[in-house]
Amino acid sequence: MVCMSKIVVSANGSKKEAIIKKAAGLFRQKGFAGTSMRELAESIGVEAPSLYNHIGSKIELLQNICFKVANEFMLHLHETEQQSNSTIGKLKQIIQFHIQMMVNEYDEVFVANHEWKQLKDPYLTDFLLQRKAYEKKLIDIVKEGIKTNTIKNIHPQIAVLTILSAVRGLEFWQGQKNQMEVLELEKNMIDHLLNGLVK
Amino acid sequence: MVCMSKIVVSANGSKKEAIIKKAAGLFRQKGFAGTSMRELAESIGVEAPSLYNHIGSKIELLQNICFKVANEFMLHLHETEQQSNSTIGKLKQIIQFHIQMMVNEYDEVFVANHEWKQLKDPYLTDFLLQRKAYEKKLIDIVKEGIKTNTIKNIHPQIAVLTILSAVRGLEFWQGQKNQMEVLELEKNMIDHLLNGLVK
DNA sequence: AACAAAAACTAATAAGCGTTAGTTTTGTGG
DNA sequence: CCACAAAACTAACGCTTATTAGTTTTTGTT
Repeated sequence: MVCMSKIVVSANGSKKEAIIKKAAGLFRQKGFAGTSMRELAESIGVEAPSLYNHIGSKIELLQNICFKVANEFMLHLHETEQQSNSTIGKLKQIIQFHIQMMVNEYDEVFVANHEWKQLKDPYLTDFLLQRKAYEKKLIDIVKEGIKTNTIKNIHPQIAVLTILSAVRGLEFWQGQKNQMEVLELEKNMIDHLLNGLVK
Repeated sequence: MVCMSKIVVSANGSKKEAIIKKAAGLFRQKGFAGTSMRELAESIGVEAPSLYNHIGSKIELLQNICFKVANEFMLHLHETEQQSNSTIGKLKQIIQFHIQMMVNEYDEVFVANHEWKQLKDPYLTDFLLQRKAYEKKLIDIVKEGIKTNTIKNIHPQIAVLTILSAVRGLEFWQGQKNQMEVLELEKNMIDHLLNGLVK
C-alpha cells in the first residue's frame, strides 16, 4: 500500500518540531496519559510507528514541551531583572509576558502547567527546581518593592502565588484571541492585580 | 486464598463513598487516565474486581467527584446571593469559601478542576453548563457592585476570571494546612484581590 | 446452627497501549 | 538512471487496561 501522506513541516522547522506541536495540542485537549501515539499519528496523517523515525519516545515529547516553556519564562525573567526598571514596572512587564505567552503558545504553556507531573526523574526534579527558582526570583522582586515602599506590606509568597495563579487562569479565555481583546485583558488584569477591585 | 482485607468505611459513610474518597486522592496525584483500577484497589487493600460490588465503573467515580464539588459551590453561592450583604461582603464570603473548600476538600476540588475534561457526555455538557452558570452569577455580583459604585469600572468577566484563577492557585499551597496559615492566607489573598498590591 | 445476602476472591476476556523489527516506498545527488 | 538514505509502511510483541463471570469466603439474622 502507498504512504498515507508525509509529515507536513512548516518553514524552517524540523519534522520533530511539527510532531511536538501537534502533540502539544492533543496533550492539552486530552491530557498526556489520555493521548495515544496512534491518535497523535492519525492527527498528523501517518501511522504510529512512523513517528519513531523522528522522535525517541512519547515521554520525550512531553519533556520537550515542558522545558521549552520553562526556558522561555526563565529567559524573559533574567532580561527583566537586568533592566533598571521600577519594581512595579518589572511586575507589569512580567504579567504582560505571561499573558502574551498564554495567547501565543497556549497549548505548550497549558501542557507545561498541567502535565509536568507525568515527567519521570531526573526531568521531574529538574522541572520542579526550575519552577521553584522562578518563583523565588518573583518573590524577591516583590520583597524589593516592599523594602522600597512601593508595595504594601503583604506576604510576598502569597502575592506571587496570586499573580501566577491569576495569569494561569487565562487558560479559560481560550476562545477569542484578537489583539483588541488581548490588550483589554492585559490592562484589566494588571490593574486588578496591582490596584485591586475596590474603588 | 483468604481475603486480603475488607474495605474500611469511616463512620456513617458507605463503602462506595470510601472508594470515591480514595479515588479522589489518586486522581489528583496521577490524573484520571493515569490511575488504574488495580492501583485504586491496592490502595484500599482489595483486588480490583471487588470494587465492582460497590461501584458501576471507573468513569462513575469521576462523575461523583466532579458533581459533588460543583453542587457544593453552587449551593453556597445561592445562600450568599440571598443574604442582604454588601457586594464587597459577598465577594469576601465567596473567596473565603473557595479557600476553605481548597483546604478541606483538596483532592476533590483539584480533581473537579483538572479532570472534568475526561467526563463523557451528557455529563461533560452538564458540568460545563453548571460552571458557566456559576461564573455568570459571580459576574452579576461584580456588575451590581459597579452599578452601586462600590467597585471600579473594571471588565466584570476579567475580574471574575482573575478571582477564580487566583483561588484555584491554592492547589500549590499543598503542604501546610494548619489553621494559622490558612487564616493568614485568606486575609492576604482577599486583600490583594480587593485592594491590590500598590501602596 | 443454618441459611441468605454481601463482598471478597481467581481466572479470563477483549481491547488498547507504547514500541520494535523488518520491509517497501519515496526523495535526492552523482 | 542508479544508488543510497530518509521515511513511510505492515505485522507483531509483550504488557496493561477496565470489566465480566463464576466461585468462595465472610457477615448478619433468624
